[in-house]
Amino acid sequence: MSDTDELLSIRAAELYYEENQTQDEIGVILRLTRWKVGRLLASAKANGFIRIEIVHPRARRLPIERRLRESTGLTDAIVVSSAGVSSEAELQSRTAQAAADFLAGLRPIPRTLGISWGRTLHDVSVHLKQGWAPGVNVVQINGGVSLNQRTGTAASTAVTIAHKGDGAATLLPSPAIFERLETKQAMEADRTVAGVLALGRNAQAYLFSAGQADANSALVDSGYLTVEQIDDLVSRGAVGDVVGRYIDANGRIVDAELNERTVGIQIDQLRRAPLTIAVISGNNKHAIARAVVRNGLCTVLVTDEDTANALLQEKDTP
Amino acid sequence: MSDTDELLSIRAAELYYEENQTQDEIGVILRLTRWKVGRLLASAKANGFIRIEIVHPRARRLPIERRLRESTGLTDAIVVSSAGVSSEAELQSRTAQAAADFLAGLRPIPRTLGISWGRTLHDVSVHLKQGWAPGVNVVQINGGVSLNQRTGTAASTAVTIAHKGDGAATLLPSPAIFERLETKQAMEADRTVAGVLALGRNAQAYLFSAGQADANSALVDSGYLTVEQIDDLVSRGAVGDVVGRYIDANGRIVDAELNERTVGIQIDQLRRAPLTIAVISGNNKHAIARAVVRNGLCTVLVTDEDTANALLQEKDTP
DNA sequence: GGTGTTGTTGCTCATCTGAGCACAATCCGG
DNA sequence: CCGGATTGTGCTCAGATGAGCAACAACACC
Repeated sequence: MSDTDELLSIRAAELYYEENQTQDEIGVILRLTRWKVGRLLASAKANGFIRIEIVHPRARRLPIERRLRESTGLTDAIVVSSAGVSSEAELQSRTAQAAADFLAGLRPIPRTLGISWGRTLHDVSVHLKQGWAPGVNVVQINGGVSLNQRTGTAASTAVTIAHKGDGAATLLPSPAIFERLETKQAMEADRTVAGVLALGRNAQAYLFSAGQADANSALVDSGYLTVEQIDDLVSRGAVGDVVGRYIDANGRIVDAELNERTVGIQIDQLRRAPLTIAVISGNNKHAIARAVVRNGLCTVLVTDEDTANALLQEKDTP
Repeated sequence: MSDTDELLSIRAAELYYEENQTQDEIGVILRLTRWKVGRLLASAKANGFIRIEIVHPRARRLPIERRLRESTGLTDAIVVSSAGVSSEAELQSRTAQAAADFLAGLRPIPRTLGISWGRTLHDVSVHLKQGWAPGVNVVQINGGVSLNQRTGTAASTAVTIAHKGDGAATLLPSPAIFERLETKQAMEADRTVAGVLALGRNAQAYLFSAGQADANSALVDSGYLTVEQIDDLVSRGAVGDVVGRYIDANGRIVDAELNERTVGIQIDQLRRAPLTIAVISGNNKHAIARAVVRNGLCTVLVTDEDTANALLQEKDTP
């Protein structure tokens, strides 16, 4: 397109989008036919000079969702817009809200929902609306936080999600990671615990988040791992954890021994499930999101625009 | 509007603006009539959820221009968009370009154009296109910079503007400010100088910029004033200078004695002229822009979006 | 319960707009 | 200089959209 046409297209766009003139009126002003004006406007759009943004906490980015679905094997992707967000916390809240919306819109309503725990899932539970899934059974799929001050967070997440669905929560009364393998095996042998684990393995849907492998991990906060252990895992390729288990970029368990001492559903069981919803948001979670999506650990991803774009970008550069 | 309608309007907007669906199709998806969808989209716009931006160096903000014209006595206002600018320099370049465009579009073409000098006007001269005003006479209206390294800038601005209009430049061969009043008066008595000044007083149009009163002023750079003198002027209410003369927020000369020693057109003559174009852009020039506009020192203002908004804001809060 | 008021809904109709097409202008190799 | 290819232009026509209106529901007030 010629240089003067480009300028004209900008003038036309100003009149069209900012002054709400019709293409006819613009034609009179710029001494063009209305068809020419239409073409100029189309070219302004095509050249990316017109940027349309939906600024709202509940706004999603459908084109990005579609591209994500197409370029990965995801059956569904929910991408919240980051337009107008001022803090990371706000973005995570938006993502949690979107996850809650998605859950509430699930048809058929899952009878049994397996969930992990963490700040993200707690947020989701808060944003869920009352009566979202009549009679749902919520079951914890990995060992809970209970060593120090955050006692009860994991339980409260499960209970809240269940209550808001007028259903029941089944808690997994176990630490996340045992120090000794024998203790863990003894625990798993317990009838009650075994029952909960079996229930978790047979859930119809799973909802979980993931953590980046760094010193701020919830597993460190809760005292199950030390910062040094995390550093060691990172040096061996770990990018983050899913249901308490650390994986590398290829979705493989980083430390088999540690994995053995971890209570809860196995990564492979997650991989085989027909409906697994991952909620991962935040600028520091791009790597773990990538590992989860690339390796089929979830069938549905709920995330933010920036994380989604990061996922798409690396797809484009093989 | 109800809460659920707000959410629906966002869903509709996503489908309409991001997925290019028709209102009809959206109606099918959201189980609404197409009229309802139209109304939802209208309400999304009305609520400001839809933000349309024209991202282009030459983009202007017509609604802001209109509001400026209405709320001030300006006959015209040119406001360049700051969408997508990364640096102050880029914004000033855009503004200069817009000023050049405005000049080139002036009808009737002014026979005599009085101009001041400075970085801004130099930029304007660079952006002007060849042959913008066949036969224009450009005349300097205030004393030029010539004390140190920047020698020639003022002259080159005038000459460039004249040459690109296939016309002639008349330079004012005088310092901006004299140390002694007597010297200035002697200079003005000179036939040549008096002729140039008279030509300047009778120009059909004026083009000038303005400087904020601070240590970076071009008058300090050029050695006419010291930082201490500026500080003194500021303490007496000066907000900036126009054609070398310092004015306060009410458009009044701050230092009558200094003003007497300044060579060039008087503020009042500018005020009385039928066409005076001020080019003022930059975050630090809001105060001087306000003084110029509020006190009728220009009939046309070329500025950037942020400055324009600053002007409008204070109008709203009486 | 009657009734005026306010806000919503579905609709008609006029207008606006984009796709597709025929024709004109321009470019380019012979 | 000419014929063909390519690009740009104006138009028809059908589909998309917004303004305005009548019907209707919701609600407060008498």
